[in-house]
Amino acid sequence: MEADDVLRDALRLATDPPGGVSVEALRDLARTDDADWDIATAARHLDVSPHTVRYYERIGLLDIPRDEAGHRRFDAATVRRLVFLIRMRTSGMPISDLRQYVALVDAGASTVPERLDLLLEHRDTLRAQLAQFQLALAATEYKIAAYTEGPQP
Amino acid sequence: MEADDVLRDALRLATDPPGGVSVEALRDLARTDDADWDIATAARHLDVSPHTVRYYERIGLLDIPRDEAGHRRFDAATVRRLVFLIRMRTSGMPISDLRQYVALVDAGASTVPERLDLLLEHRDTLRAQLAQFQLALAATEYKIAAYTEGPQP
DNA sequence: ATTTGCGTTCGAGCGCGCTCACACGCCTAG
DNA sequence: CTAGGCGTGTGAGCGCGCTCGAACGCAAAT
Repeated sequence: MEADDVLRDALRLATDPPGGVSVEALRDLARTDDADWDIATAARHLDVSPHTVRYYERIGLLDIPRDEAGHRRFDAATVRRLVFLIRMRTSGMPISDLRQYVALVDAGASTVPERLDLLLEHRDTLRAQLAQFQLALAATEYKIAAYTEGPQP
Repeated sequence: MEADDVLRDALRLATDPPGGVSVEALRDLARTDDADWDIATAARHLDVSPHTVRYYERIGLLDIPRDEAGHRRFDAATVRRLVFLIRMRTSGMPISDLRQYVALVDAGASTVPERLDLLLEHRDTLRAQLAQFQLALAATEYKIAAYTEGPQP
């Protein structure tokens, strides 16, 4: 196998995601599942700990409705907001930025331009990071290929 | 614009990286630039702080050759190893894993299978994270589109 | 009636990955 | 000769993002 082929191969593997991002998954962001979950269920579905959810509420990232007993209930809107927050966190947005964004949302419609700025900036960050990850994946694939194909150069 | 179109658009934008990962960039991993840098130069080129470089050496991630004065000199091989380390770190591999990998390398050729395992595992992690990032980017693009296109639904 | 289990708040603790401060050494320019 | 600038090692400090512990409340099951 030629060195160039190995490189191109690694690159291809790096660029094509294996699972693939489906439009369905995207639509999950827009669609409202009707949910009415307790914190354990919500946390399980969103793959975080209940601790984390409470923490997010504590630091003001979202308000979560309560039942008569004072227990948190997760309706569709709350779940959507939480998904957004977790997705942003997972993709490396610092909590300080999230607080800022949330504050803008709370401040009303007049802050839309500022929110847009934040989102555009984050988009650029994400793109850059995505490129970094693709490089890292390519490098990993390359090393794997080197280990499997030709132990001796 | 139809909602589906917005979704597909966001998805496309999310999946196509803007900068693009070039084969050239990849080749940087394989090619040996002949370098003989001091720590400041190396750190500048690799976009980390000298502190970080010293820290990586301190915790045993790599050995860096010294000149007569005891100052670190960064030759091509050292730079390549450092690039690898930084790339792995940037892509979220914990330092503990890097230490493990490095230990295996130091332990000689017999550890190749174990290294391969580590790499394969990291590849899977990277792919999963890549998918997460693409979702996050798609979500961000979607919100941006929502803010720019139709302020009122 | 009490145990089990899940929920609550609040403050404190922790692990990671740097990042810095300090005291010192070597080389070069003025 | 001395001052500036860059290097060195080492221990301590820090910011982030959880994560945990303790003390407590409520409700269903035994």
